[in-house]
Amino acid sequence: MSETAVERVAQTLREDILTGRYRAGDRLPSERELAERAGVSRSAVREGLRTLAQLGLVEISPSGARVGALQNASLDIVGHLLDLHDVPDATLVDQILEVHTHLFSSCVRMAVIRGSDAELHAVRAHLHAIQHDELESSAYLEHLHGMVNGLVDASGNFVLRLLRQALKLQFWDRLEAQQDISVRMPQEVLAPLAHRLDQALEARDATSAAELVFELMSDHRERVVKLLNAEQARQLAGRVTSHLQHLFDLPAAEPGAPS
Amino acid sequence: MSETAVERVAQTLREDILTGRYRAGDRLPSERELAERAGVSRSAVREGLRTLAQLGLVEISPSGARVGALQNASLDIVGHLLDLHDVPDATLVDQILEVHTHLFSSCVRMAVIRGSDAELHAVRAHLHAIQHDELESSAYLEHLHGMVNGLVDASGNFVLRLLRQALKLQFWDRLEAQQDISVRMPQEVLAPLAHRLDQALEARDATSAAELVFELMSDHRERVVKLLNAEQARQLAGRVTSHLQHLFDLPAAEPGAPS
DNA sequence: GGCACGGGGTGGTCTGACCAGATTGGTCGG
DNA sequence: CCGACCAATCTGGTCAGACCACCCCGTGCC
Repeated sequence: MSETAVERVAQTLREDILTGRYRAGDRLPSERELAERAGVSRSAVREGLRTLAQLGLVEISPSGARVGALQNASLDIVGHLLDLHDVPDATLVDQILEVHTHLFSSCVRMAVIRGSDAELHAVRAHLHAIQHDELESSAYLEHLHGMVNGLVDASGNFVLRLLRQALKLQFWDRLEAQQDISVRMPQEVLAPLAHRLDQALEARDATSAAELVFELMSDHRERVVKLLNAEQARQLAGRVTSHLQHLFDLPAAEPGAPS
Repeated sequence: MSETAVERVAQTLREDILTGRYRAGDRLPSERELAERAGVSRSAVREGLRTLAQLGLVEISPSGARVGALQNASLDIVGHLLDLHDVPDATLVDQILEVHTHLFSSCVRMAVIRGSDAELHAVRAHLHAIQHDELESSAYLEHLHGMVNGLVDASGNFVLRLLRQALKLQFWDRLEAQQDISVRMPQEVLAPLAHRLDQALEARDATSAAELVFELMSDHRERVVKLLNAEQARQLAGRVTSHLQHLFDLPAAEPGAPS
């Protein structure tokens, strides 16, 4: 309603593709037909299709638009996948967090090895702040994200920064918007790890720091996934299968050019 | 020339933004003015802007389009950054490969821990094939990519697959199109590492496998960057500064809302 | 049966128009 | 002199309708 017409078109098609209603390789209806169906002009449809094409969800060719394989789409579809259902798909979240864990464990390694003293000091300041239990949730998150941003800064890797930002925008901000999913770790778990991490940062012990972050994020991941699974099970009355099953079992058969 | 009008518009604006001609926060000219300048219709400009907005390069608001911060853009801009100059920016390539190295080292760990015997066997088959020196370059690359794809399959992580695909499409395919950049490792370096990796995969020794892949990819990374630096230095008559310097030294100062 | 030829359908582009909301600049009242 | 208000103007959002080049497919001719 409130959205713009092209957003409506894009969202409808996007959901149809992401949920598997259109399957990879299918030919989309023509722009004229889509326009008529949605009750909008062809320009609106075209702009919507453009965004989907940029996401890698459709491929527009002079003979018509075809649905692309989800596995070849942009990383940016992750956010839209999470939006498909009221409660984010637990399996997908688990996989996001897994990548996140490994990636930022490596990030810490780079930061410790290459970061300047000032950068590491800024990270440690955020780390100290996090351990204050009285913090409001918003301040807690602010310091948490500040610390990660600081680590990415210290790593000096622009690609890593893009990845961090993509994951933050698509994942964290979405998850934090749902208050029923508490992502805050209990202090008795956080404190000892944080303390050791602080020491590792001070001593510039890259391996220890990376392992500690890995541990920390793995624990966090377990908590989030457990909570999501419970939530999902409640909503679906026990059905725990992933909504997005079609993503995970892929034939992956993709020969080169047909003879 | 041969391109479509909206692609021309998008490319022009994209390059202007990526090279820093437009800086973050700047307001773009109005659609009507852009259309007049480029000699195309407003519809073409609008579609071009849509793609840039989807890339996170511009933010379109009812009052006008503003340039976004590059660090908040989609990961998909990496490919366009590489396209900016004849020879890809060595610093950027180095950072891409660094992320790549860490990511797929972790990927191997997941694959070894969770992959099925069949999946690991497929990976090893590609690994064996790579070691045949007589292979043509295309077959070599096919097996190399087949192996990585197999690892991603074995890891069972969809997000990882998206990342792999994004990096492959944006980075590898581009680099391999430039024959002057030999990305093939000498057999005397590859063979011993590959042999040990094969053993680690067979024994399902995750840590060893991850370390070996890390080593392998680090070596590869060094070679590529060294080659690119040389190439860049030749073309620029000794000037080795990165074209994309504006990406790497960021103030990163981004407070919340202005008072 | 094979091949050339249309015709209908597709995306790509343009024109010109209207709307609602934001911006802006000037005017008027304090 | 300053602030509030208001109207002209500009912006993006949308639409209808038209034309083009191209591709695909079916028909009919050879």
